Amino acid sequence: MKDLPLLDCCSPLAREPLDDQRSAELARVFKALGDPVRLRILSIVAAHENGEACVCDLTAAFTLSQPTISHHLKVLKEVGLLTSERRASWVYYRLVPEALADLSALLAAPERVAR
Amino acid sequence: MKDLPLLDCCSPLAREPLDDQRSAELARVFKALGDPVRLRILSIVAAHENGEACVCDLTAAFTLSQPTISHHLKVLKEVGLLTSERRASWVYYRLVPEALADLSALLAAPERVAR
DNA sequence: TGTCTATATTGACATTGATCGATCTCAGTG
DNA sequence: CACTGAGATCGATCAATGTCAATATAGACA
Repeated sequence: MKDLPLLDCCSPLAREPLDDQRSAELARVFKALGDPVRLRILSIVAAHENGEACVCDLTAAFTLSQPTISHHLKVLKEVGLLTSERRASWVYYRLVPEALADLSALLAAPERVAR
Repeated sequence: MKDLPLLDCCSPLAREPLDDQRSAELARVFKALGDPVRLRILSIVAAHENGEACVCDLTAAFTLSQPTISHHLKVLKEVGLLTSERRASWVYYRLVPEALADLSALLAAPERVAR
């Protein structure tokens, strides 16, 4: 076993001082998550058969215009939360599990042992 | 032939369809996280001694004005990521671990078993 | 080639949001 | 009481963002 540094138990948020550059990168991703339509898009893609959904599936799930959905998909793709692949006439989107896992780990276990 | 609950293994994002109301609530929190200054504030609070920091600690860590820091703290508090307590002349902020844990769980384990 | 369908891009508009200086409130101290 | 310092609120400004209609692009098919 190791020498058990007490602070290493804590949230990554507490461990990494979050310098300017890293906080800017992370903020871009969280900002992409900070829209109800985009959250629902992620949810629909995640829940969809084979883990992927085409744009037509998504436009059908909202009352928003097709360009608006396309815009949101672009935002999610630009920050690395979604990937897309064109097959014939349709473009299929799917989650990037590592991206979500990274965010999850960052926010995980913020309870501290040393009081 | 639809007996095996393959989808139950997957991300909460995929399990819950994320209705309008829930996605709006979550979006508010993620939007609060979607700013580099606020992320650094959370990080500083988390890493600070006793898990709390006063506003003076935070203003000292940025080149931003005191009203701006106060504004960001208000945003983080309104979405439930921070709590505050006044002691004498100073106001101390600390994380709300459950709030972060909830978000972490939502984003966790999006890898699916069935391919 | 031309047409149809699916998706992306553009441009405009209204709204939101980050920031600051000025001001206000609150707590402690003469 | 007045004075001081910590922090919150207000009002204004400017940039960023969500949305749509119009248009462009790309593939399928006749």
